Amino acid sequence: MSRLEDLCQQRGVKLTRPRRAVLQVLEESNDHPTVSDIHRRVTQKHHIALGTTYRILNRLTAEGVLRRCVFGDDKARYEPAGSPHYHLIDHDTGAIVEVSDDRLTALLKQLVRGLGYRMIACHVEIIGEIEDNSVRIRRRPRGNMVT
Amino acid sequence: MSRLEDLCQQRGVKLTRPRRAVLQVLEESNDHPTVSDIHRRVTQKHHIALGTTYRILNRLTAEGVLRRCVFGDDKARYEPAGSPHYHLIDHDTGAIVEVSDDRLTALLKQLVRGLGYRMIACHVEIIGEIEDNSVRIRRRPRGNMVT
DNA sequence: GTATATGCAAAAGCTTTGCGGGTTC
DNA sequence: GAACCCGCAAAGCTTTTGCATATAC
Repeated sequence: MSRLEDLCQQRGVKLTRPRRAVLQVLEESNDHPTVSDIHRRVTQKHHIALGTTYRILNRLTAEGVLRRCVFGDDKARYEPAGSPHYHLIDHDTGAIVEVSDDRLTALLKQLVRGLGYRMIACHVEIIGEIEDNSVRIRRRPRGNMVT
Repeated sequence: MSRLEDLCQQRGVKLTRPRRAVLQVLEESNDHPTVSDIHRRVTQKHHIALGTTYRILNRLTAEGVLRRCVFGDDKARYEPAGSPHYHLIDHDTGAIVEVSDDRLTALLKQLVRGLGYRMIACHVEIIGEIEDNSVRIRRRPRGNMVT
């Protein structure tokens, strides 16, 4: 039983075949797949309706098993829920680098506490380009970019 | 001539009537209106097609005159571009608090530099709830919430 | 056995786009 | 005057939903 399946059981989420399949895809993915990415990947081995995929992702996000993120292209993307981490997006390639930093987490918490709030969750998305003194090559046309 | 109109001229963006109207609405708004909010507000004084509103917002965002942000309800929202600042979202009311903090900005820059990148832009969205030892009252049903 | 999830297909947003006519600089 | 922008309406996507059937526990 995988970590995410475990989490589901703890939350009282029934483990059905389509749910297991979605979870497996997300556990095997290192990128941040969109709904149709996930649906496409699941469909390679199992049959699953697109609508069901949406319902599963919504449910599992609500239960805290998954995390939804939206980058510059406005499509929902998913990843397994876990410790706080942040996304650095390469402006030229669209690559997503995951960043963990305790100082940042601490600073964010301190900041909102100063405003009288307690932090429940946060999303940090940094758009950057490679710092390079030599000639810079554009690796991908601007249109497809995740900004 | 307003600040944003100035910016447009600098970028070579023609100042038409619909564009001026959209800019004025955004200059007068303290919240983060969605496209249809903006369209509705503009329409109170001028006629403007919804499609045109989308085109204008896309263009002005691409030119760096406006900034697009997407919160938990997955609708595009807009604000005038300006110095880096962050959004604290009240989990219970959906209220959006703007936060500016130089330490946070500095830390983010330092972080990405450590990874070999230069920061171009960033979006920070913190979801929080009021830190309150007395009984907490839920001020808004969960469904409409901006998370 | 019961509550809950799925499949299917339709519908409901939100956003983009093609085209002819109008406007800005 | 040339380039660019707008209104309109249609089309494209993504996401949600109703209903009958199937499944997990």
